[in-house]
Amino acid sequence: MTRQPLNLLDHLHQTILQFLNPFTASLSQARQAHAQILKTGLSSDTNLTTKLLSLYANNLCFDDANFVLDSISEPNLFSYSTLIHAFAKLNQFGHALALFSQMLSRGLVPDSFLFPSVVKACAGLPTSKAGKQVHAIASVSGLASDSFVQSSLVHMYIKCDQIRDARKLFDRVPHRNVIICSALISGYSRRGCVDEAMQLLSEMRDMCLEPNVVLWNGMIAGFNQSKLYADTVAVLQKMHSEGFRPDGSSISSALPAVGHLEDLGLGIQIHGYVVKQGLGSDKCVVSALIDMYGKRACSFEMSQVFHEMDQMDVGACNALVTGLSRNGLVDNALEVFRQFKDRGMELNIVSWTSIIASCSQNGKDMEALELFREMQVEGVEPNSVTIPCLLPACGNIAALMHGKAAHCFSLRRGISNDVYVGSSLIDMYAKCGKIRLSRLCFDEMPTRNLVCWNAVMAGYAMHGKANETMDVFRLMQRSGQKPDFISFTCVLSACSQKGLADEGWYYFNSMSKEHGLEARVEHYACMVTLLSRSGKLEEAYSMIKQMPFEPDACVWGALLSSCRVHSNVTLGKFVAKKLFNLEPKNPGNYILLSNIYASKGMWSEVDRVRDKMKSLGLRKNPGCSWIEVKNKVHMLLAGDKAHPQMNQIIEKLNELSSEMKKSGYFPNTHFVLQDVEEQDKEQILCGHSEKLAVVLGLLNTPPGSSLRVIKNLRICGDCHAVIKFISSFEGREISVRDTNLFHHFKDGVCSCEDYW
DNA sequence: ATAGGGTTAG
Repeated sequence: MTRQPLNLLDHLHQTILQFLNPFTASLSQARQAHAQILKTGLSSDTNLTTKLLSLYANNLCFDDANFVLDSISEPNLFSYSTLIHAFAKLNQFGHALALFSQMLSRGLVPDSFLFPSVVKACAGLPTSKAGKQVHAIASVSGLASDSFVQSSLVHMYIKCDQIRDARKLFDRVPHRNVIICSALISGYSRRGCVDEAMQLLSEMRDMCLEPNVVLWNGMIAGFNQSKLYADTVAVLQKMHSEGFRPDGSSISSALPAVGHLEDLGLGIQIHGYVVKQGLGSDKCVVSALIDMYGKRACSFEMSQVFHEMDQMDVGACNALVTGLSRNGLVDNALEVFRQFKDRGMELNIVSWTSIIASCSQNGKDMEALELFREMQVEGVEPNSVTIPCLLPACGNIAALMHGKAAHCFSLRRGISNDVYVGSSLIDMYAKCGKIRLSRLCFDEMPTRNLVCWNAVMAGYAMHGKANETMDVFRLMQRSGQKPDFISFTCVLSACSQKGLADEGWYYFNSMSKEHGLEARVEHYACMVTLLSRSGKLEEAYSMIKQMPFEPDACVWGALLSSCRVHSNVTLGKFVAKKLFNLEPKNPGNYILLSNIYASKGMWSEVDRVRDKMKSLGLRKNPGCSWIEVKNKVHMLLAGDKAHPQMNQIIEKLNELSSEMKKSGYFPNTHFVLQDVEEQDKEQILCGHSEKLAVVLGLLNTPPGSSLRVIKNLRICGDCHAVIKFISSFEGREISVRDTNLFHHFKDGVCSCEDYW
């Protein structure tokens, strides 16, 4: 390389320095400067190379940074520190730690300034393993007594869920300052340890340490995160009463809690404070206000805050979408989402996840799947929140392929161990009829919480697998996980489906005796089902009379269903009357009653019920089934004429029905409401959506492959018989999920053993 | 050059 004349080199040096100004330099300028440095042989100028390193690091150009580092003949502590500080600040923990270990292997000794950044990188990892090692290195270097190092270590232990290690370290620190106390208090708050947090706060007084705003805010945010809403608000008020002025941070972490409490007055008061303190231009505060009003069902105030914003903000838009959806206005949520998108607003992962959640929570499952696709087309990557928002939509309409795709995505992205992702996978597979895959997901989870246990039990219950449900229940207890009222709902409903009266009573009684849980209305509903299904209608009724609270529609509904199964007109009439009072607008109850009459041939009573429905403006909810064929979900309505393959379906159905008649089957026309000619009744039965869906599946899948159908109402007895026949005649495994149970048909037999 | 805090999605 030729040496340049000195004056020119000086000039170049100046130019390069300008290019490397950390405040103004762009990435392309950094690259130009890098090229110049290489050309002019200035690589040994540590001033230049360090600036270059820092620029590359701040632009997340790891390869370039490493290249520069390698080109330095003898990188020193300063070169490494520059990079490690930058990466730690930008949450690039892996890179920061890789550089740290490289640095150590070169024999360089870290100083007390470097440790906090390294520890911060360790805090971003899921376990404290690396953090403990760094702690040990700091100790042997004699730097563990530095207050910066200590507080970063406390923070690391807390982030890695090792609060006892954090406390152990804290107790050994002789001179505590506000920062280290604040780190520990925030840790306690985040874990819901209210007493410990409060205790430490008062101990600070003894140490003559005054809490500051950051400390208060850490507590507020922590309690809010622990869902201790009352405590969250209490801290905000305590802070205020002790003369500290809550800032935007305090307000935005307290408002979510205010929304959860039923104290709209406090919310309005805080809104007033925001206006008075001029916090109204703080984006987080505005989003939090919208969220609070949304949670408290104040659609008007919510929109008002939104429209009074002086600058558009994605966070506020997202809060508005969720707020609308919370108040039953999904269509409006979809509309505003579209508007934001069309106006070129930069939608983020929260925006997409919010709208997907709105859809899957409000019966717009197909829309949720479509939005998930659209989101990926737009280049937005799903995360560990998006997946649990999407999966219920897959489960609702048994879109197994979509669910599996989401599962694969989770495995690839390493988020499948997340308890939310895991429990939503368990639920999705169960609802798609894949109970073994559901169990597999459960078995493979490294950590489980109550929701996971409940999800797998609910799955087994839904599949009528009472023994498995009880097995898991026992396993849960042995693992030390305490059951909650949902766990008992799962076990009891499993027992009720199989008519296991002894087991049902055992679990029902053990709730209060052994677990200190009072039976809720849903547990009584399970017991009513259990008793009444097996024909003990009177016993079920007396159970209702003995309930310690007013029976609700679920309880009476359970009894009415059994009256239908056992064709009990007298009790059915009585129960239906109760239900008409409790939920006058639910057509299902009228249908059940008229079915009871119809099963006894009491056609004039059937007409009376139907006339009453008509006069109330009620219509039978249309039967609707879903089936996934070749990755596409088809929706079929009862008597559907719109489906393009309908002629083929009818043809196939007729073919099947003549085959059935040959083998001695007669359509069970009791399941038809109307008093019509037998011939017509048969036609009406033919139109039931579950049959249409099964036949659509037969026509479009290879022989022998299995079919999965989801129905929005209970499966009718005739369809049950027909699908049993189809399963053996066509040699298919068919599963049909109705509102409360899975029916697995195989070789002419159903898993429910005709008890449902 | 180094340490503690915020909104909107489950």
